[in-house]
Amino acid sequence: MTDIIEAYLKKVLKQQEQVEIRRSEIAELFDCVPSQINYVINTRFTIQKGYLVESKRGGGGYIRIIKVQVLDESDMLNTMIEIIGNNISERDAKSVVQKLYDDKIISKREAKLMIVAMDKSLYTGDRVTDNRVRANLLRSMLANLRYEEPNKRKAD
Amino acid sequence: MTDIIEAYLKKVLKQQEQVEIRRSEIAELFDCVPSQINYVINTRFTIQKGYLVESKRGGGGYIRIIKVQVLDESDMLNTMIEIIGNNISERDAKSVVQKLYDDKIISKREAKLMIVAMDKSLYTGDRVTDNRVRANLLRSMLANLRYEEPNKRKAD
DNA sequence: ATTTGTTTGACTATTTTTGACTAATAATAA
DNA sequence: TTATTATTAGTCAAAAATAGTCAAACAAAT
Repeated sequence: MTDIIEAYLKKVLKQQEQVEIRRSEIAELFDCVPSQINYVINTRFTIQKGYLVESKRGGGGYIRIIKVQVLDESDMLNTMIEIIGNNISERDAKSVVQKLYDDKIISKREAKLMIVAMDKSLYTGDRVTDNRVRANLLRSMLANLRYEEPNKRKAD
Repeated sequence: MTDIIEAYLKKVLKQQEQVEIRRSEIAELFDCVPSQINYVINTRFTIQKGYLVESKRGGGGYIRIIKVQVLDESDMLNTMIEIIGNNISERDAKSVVQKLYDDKIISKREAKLMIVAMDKSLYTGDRVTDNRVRANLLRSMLANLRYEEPNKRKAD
């Protein structure tokens, strides 16, 4: 169900840079409880994946999903480094890497290298420590890409 | 039983490069316990045999088996993985990466990514822990370079 | 007899679904 | 204007729906 709603919203977002919905309407359309929509948004339209969400309650309320657009590569990397901050979960970290790949800032091989390095099983086992170390690693890797000479190996 | 399930999955994989199953369904189909499926996968669809396995739990969960191509440099990478073992210093780790670059197994960008990830300053500060985590990271990254996924068409 | 491989099931981990309760805003009444 | 009510959306935790782990029991091979 989550996947279906996600696909529906992404399809709309392919043609428009933002989409505005009424939560109860979408819930009715897909025959699910309204809070399911929140779940979809919280797990699939995060800032790490490149989306911003605004909403308003009360009469005429809405939920608006906006595709964030960044100007260039260096801008994108800086933005991502900020988003990462001092801690990041495995899931969010993988979303960040996936986003960089989708936007052709890194190659598939680079993406895979980075994604395996985000895996929880490699760290200490203490969640707080791990999230901090993971953020350190990811920020360093992204910062490194920023100062790189023009990409010779074309992103596939 | 293991052989039968293995044969079934391999037959499907002969026609498709990947197969996605629901664990409980396959268990029911062959009238065995669900964890039998894990046994089959763990013993017959390992990365050494050229298979990659992904899965998701929860509603709409699945197990996906993907046939991958093992690359020529696989043997060398395996040797290096063994040498790394459970602990490695920053200096030795960087030498390993440098060797991969010299041998043209990784690109310059990949090398730089990996080298920054080996840096002591990113870890916990406890030398023993750090050497272990670093070894985990490096081994995982090398393991990932051993194979290549087939090009899969993206459904839109 | 010993070792190696397989089957089973209890327990754990993860992700999604659901619904009761809460919060915010708009519309309306006083 | 202010208070009240209606109309949204948000939060959170429990329940449900998956898959994973591990070790004991069992079977097969040496």
